Amino acid sequence: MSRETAYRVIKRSIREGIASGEWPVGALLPSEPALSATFRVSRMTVNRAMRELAAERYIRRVPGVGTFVAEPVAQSGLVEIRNIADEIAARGHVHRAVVLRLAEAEPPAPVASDLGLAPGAPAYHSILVHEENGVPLQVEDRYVRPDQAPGYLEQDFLKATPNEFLSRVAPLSEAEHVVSAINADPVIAAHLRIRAGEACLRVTRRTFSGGQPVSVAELTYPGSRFRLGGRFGAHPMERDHG
Amino acid sequence: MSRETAYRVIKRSIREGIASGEWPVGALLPSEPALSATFRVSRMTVNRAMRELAAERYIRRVPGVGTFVAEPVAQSGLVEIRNIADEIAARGHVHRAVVLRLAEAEPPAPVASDLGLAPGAPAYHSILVHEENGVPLQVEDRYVRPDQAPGYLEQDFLKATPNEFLSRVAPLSEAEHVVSAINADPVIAAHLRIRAGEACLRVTRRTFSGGQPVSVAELTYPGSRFRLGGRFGAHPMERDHG
DNA sequence: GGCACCCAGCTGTCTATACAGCTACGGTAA
DNA sequence: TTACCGTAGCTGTATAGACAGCTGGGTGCC
Repeated sequence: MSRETAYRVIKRSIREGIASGEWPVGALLPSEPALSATFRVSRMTVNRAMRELAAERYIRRVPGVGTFVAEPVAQSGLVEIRNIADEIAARGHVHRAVVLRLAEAEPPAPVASDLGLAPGAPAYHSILVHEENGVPLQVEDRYVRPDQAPGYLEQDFLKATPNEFLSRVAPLSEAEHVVSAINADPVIAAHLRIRAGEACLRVTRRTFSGGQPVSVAELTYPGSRFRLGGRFGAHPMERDHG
Repeated sequence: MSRETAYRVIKRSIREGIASGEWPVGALLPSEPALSATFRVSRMTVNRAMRELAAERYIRRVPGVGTFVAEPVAQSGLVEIRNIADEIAARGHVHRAVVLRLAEAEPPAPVASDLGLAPGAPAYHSILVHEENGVPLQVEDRYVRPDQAPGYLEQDFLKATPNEFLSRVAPLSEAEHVVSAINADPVIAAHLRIRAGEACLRVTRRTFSGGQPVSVAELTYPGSRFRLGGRFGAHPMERDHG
């Protein structure tokens, strides 16, 4: 029997008070000194509880003013997208990449726009197929800003994935993802060795380094062999400890 | 000029030590008392820094043993999954739900297992189609633990979505998502008014309240009309305070 | 050698206190 | 009436000290 710790009791109590409607959205919650007296604990303990609730977006704190019930965003959730090599390595399998294309090319207009390039300006273009134990798992179609990653065309992507190279020369500061489902066209189907029309998961990833766009990648996975998973607490500060 | 606070200095220092390779993955970091002496601050201050770094997954802490550099997840990214009503409202469109089924039913074995129910135990089952401006956008097939949401069968889901009801009676503490791509079977196709075989995005969401499973939902979107998007910076724990 | 036990060291939590920066409010002076 | 300013109350941060639970290694006994 592990006794429930004081700061957790306070957190739960506040969450319940919000859920029950005792404190509606926007309501002013009791101050730290007040809660400290109510729960007979030190203010530091109350502070930890409230700080974590704020990080979890249950409440909003304003220095010099007070603590308020936040707009609920509870029902949103997250999915983690890992890079393909890690994904495969995590399963203890062998990763291999086949380079289908590696050249300078003029990106399609929307991609040029996403990269912040003028229409008609050249970019680096690569297409790879990533295999897990010899089975194709991802087609990676990527455009890269030349100024952000000189030497991209000289890389040996059998040794280090484009991801790894890019994260070395232009460390990732931010990433943007769009996930959609598409029916495989004949080309994708051939690369993934599936039937044309089979459902595929497509992740469009745009990465930034220091606020500058670096690359736009279209990652296509066979729906029959791949799923994106993620487990995320609403309580990022409580999720591990073991 | 706001001076940088001590715990932030420690956090940054540890992160830099990891990034520079001074402490490779798996390395044992200095203990709290050691860091406390190094930085000339109290152990509580070190503890806060380390606790937050652990929440941000830079390090892994093992009570009674020590603190270790965690596996890097730098190239991973996140996609946010919002609830359907918010999603549609955010676009300024009209949301409407059609209830296809609402009854007690015995869940399939994997679902029963996910819900922590004994095989053969009954659960509440609902199937809804969510429409955006009259166009079907999501089929929601959900099983709910009866003990966590009494009254589920009496709800009017035209007024409040199952999501909203559940978040009221069993506030969400954690969610687990798996995203995959499937070809629409004839039933799904009919509900979404698309052709059978068309690629669909499927999100399987399991929600928890206070560590207890509450519901398992299978959300199916037409690939041609829906994409999941998200933009996330690298340092989730430092994003608020304002 | 093998086993039980003890202890040093680590993280997790809590306390009582302190000071800084900020905001809102109210009183005072022009 | 208006402009100003002081103050009370709030959050944010930091400290030194304390105790608990846990783990791993070493010691000593059988």
